[in-house]
Amino acid sequence: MMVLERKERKKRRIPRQKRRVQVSREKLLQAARLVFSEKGMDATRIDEITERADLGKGTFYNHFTGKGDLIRHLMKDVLDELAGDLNEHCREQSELPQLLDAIIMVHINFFSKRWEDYVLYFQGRADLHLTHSYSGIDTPFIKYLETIEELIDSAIQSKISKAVLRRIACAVVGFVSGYYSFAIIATEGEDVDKALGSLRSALVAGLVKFINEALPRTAEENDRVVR
Amino acid sequence: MMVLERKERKKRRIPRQKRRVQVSREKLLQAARLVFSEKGMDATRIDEITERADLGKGTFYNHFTGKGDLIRHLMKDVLDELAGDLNEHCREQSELPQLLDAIIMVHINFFSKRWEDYVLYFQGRADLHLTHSYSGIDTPFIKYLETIEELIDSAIQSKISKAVLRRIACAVVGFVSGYYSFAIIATEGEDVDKALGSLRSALVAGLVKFINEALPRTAEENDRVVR
DNA sequence: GTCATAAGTGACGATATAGTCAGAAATGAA
DNA sequence: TTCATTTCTGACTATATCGTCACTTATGAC
Repeated sequence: MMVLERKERKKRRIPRQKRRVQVSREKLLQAARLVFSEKGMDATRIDEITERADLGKGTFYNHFTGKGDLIRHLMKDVLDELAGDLNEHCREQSELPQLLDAIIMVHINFFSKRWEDYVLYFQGRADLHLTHSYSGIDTPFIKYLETIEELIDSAIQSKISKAVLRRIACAVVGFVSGYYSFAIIATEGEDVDKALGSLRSALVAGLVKFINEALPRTAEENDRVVR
Repeated sequence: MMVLERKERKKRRIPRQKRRVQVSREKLLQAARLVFSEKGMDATRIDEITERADLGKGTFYNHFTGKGDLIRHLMKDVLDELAGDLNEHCREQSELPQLLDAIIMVHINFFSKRWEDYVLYFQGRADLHLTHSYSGIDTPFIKYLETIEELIDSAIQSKISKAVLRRIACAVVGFVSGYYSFAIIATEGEDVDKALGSLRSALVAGLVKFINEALPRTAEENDRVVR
């Protein structure tokens, strides 16, 4: 009896109703992504999102408490997924230059087919500068930064302070996003990889140089810190 | 008589009325700068600007046709002044590394005491990614880019295509703004210059490497392109 | 001082957007 | 099928913001 009931539950683990809710939610998030990338988060109105999602306005409030709530979820989703990709593809790189190159490549691959998410990411970064912004945006950004910090920390042998590590991670992120935003503007439709090959290696070289100089170390440690 | 009249005009070249208009206009622009840096351009309402400027709402429309108009003027002012600083302080640098370092320093010096303008600049860059943004924002950005292009063009001896030059300028701007945004986030109140010394040189090194590789040149030209 | 002109003002009507809620539609259990 | 429960809906109200305009104030010519 008990076993039978469990089997029943497993058979159709996700009932239609639950699925419907999920579908609506996804529609809303996806629609918001699109509209945000066209008009910006602030200028977007709720109606535009629900209309694009082909749902009634009330549905929006069934899923989110307001625009800020949706933005928080969206930002968290994007940054968590990006952090996931970073963990997946960069863990194996123990050499700093290769690691940095891998980090850059993950960003490029992640955003190259997801323009909306890139715009969201960039706008989120811009909003971090404001004193009155959407609350809660910073949390997923910090988590994302910490992911990069962990990767870099494990690639360098020397013990390093939290503050310096944060500084390095910010440099990486700042450069990568600046670099990527350039790539977007400069190369319209052309093959991004080719145009950016030398820039990527230049970026890695600059970052390695920076990290080496940022590391607190004595003379005799110099040769075993970074290759 | 004619001479006298001219003298009269010169004596009080700017009549009080004109000055009053200028003062109001400046008040509005300054207030907008402040509010924009707190809430972002989109989220800011006209009343907030006029209230901050301590002026009536109608005055705003005496000076600007709407928020977009004001934003255009603001963006143009900031970028023109930045371009002016670039021209003033970087003209004499004929060596590429020194030139790039000078360009970076101009940005740092320009923004370090003008937080509002930095936020504006960053938001403007973010808005360039949107399909429906404030119209006319791109023009001053292009002019600013062209200023950097001219500087770099005169520092490298080889003839270079407009497209490659634009790409290089975008790289410089992207890196510098990414770099600066990192600096802002990472160093709170600390002396920015010290913390960023090595990063600056790393950035210059990376950019020089990138530019060298981006230059179309034959083997025999290699040694006279960039020192 | 007087007056014509320019600039500033803020209450007001028009418009737009947010958030709600009573009813419609879908779902799933019996 | 029936019906209780969940989700969706979009018309509606309340609120917020815009842009205007009749009026006030400041300016400068005479």
